Amino acid sequence: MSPVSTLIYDERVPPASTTPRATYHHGNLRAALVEAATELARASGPDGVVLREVARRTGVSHNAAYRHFADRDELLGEVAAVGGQRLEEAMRARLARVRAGDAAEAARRRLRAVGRAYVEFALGEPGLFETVFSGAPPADGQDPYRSPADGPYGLLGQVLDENVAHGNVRPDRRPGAEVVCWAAVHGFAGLHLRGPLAAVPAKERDRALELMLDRIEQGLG
Amino acid sequence: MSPVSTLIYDERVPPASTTPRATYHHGNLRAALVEAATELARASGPDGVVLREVARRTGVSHNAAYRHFADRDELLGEVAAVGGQRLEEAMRARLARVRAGDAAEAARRRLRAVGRAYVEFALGEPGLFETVFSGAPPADGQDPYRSPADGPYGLLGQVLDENVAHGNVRPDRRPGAEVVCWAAVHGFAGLHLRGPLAAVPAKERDRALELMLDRIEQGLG
DNA sequence: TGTACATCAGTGAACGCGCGTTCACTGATGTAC
DNA sequence: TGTACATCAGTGAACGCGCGTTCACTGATGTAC
Repeated sequence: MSPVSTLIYDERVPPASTTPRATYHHGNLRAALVEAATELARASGPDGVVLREVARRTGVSHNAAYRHFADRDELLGEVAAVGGQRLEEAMRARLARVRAGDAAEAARRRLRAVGRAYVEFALGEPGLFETVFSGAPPADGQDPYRSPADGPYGLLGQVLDENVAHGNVRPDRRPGAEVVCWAAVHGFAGLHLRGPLAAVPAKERDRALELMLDRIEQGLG
Repeated sequence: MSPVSTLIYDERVPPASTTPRATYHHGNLRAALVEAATELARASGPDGVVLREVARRTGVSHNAAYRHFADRDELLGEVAAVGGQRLEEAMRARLARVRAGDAAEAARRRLRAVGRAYVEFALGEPGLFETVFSGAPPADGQDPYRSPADGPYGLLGQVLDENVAHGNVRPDRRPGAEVVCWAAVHGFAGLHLRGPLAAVPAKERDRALELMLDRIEQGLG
């Protein structure tokens, strides 16, 4: 899996807005716009992705974007796709850190790692996380529900399968298990992000997460 | 528990915007504004609560609202409070429909009823549901996390306690159980409301919900 | 009982804001002959 | 190798929009004397 940065930080893109472009043509405006928009989303969520500001930061007139995107929604969809990729990377990164060893135990830990990564990403990148789920239709088949093989959803499914294989998840409880896990971490993140649990101290929140992961394990096993 | 309608549809409030007010003074403008704002939230979510539109619908000049609310946020907070009340009502209504009988079985059913009511409310009143969780600070101690005795959160806690008492929930799994249940239904709702599972057919969605409630029960018991 | 007056609840005009999108344009690029 | 020309990628000005909020005001109400 190539890191998003390969896509975004294209070498043809000058260090946006620091120096004016030398040439009339930008070189890779589309990618530069998506990058600027992503930064805005990180800072202020989907509503922060303002076309004119994106153009300003990219050092380009405010309607140049219309050469590359039909409208603001299409750009936002692109940002959502980037967000989804980063979420997946975060999950894979955490998975990679799970020590091997007893296979069943490792599978168990991997399921927890996926859940923690999800919550961690949501709390660490709230703007991007919100943008991913802001209802903008996915730009290019990035719909996690429709891409079973990879993407966050597919990754979760794989880890669940592992856990069935190693006896951690009962086969009869496997159907629908994605939704169970996903809903739990998604709701946990939402409640602590903007919801009524936003004021809960981090330590207490982390403890609550571990308890929740315990219950999920027990509910599936 | 008095229904919200008592608060909102005050008899002193004329049938807003159909006929012009007879008197210069409105009579109960505050309540009328909250009502109009609630309708806008129902229709279009928190962003739909536009001060000038609220005033228009109430048949009053667009800045009359400033006699009753410091700013738009305060009005929005009021709407969120109404939403929280309606959510609680929805839960209580579903609880009331659970047949008595075997006490342990009834408690089990009551826990499921609470969860179903939550999801049902979220999917049935998406705009209001979103407004409740839109991050506007609760208007008057309506913060569900801070009101353990009643409110949706308190209600859930009571039902969980019942289930401990009847042996459906293991006492050592009681701590943090509110968050587990809440996160699950909250996330389930979010994923199916605006999230990537929005396109899932209702029938399949309902089946997934039942499966999730099964897993929660098994995780706690 | 009447009246002056403070207080409250509305009004109407205006300010300043920044947005998304469209239009007719111009500069740069690459390619066919 | 040079040149005409189509095509593409940007520009700058303008449109239309509606918002939240503030200002100085006026009409209505209730109360003290």
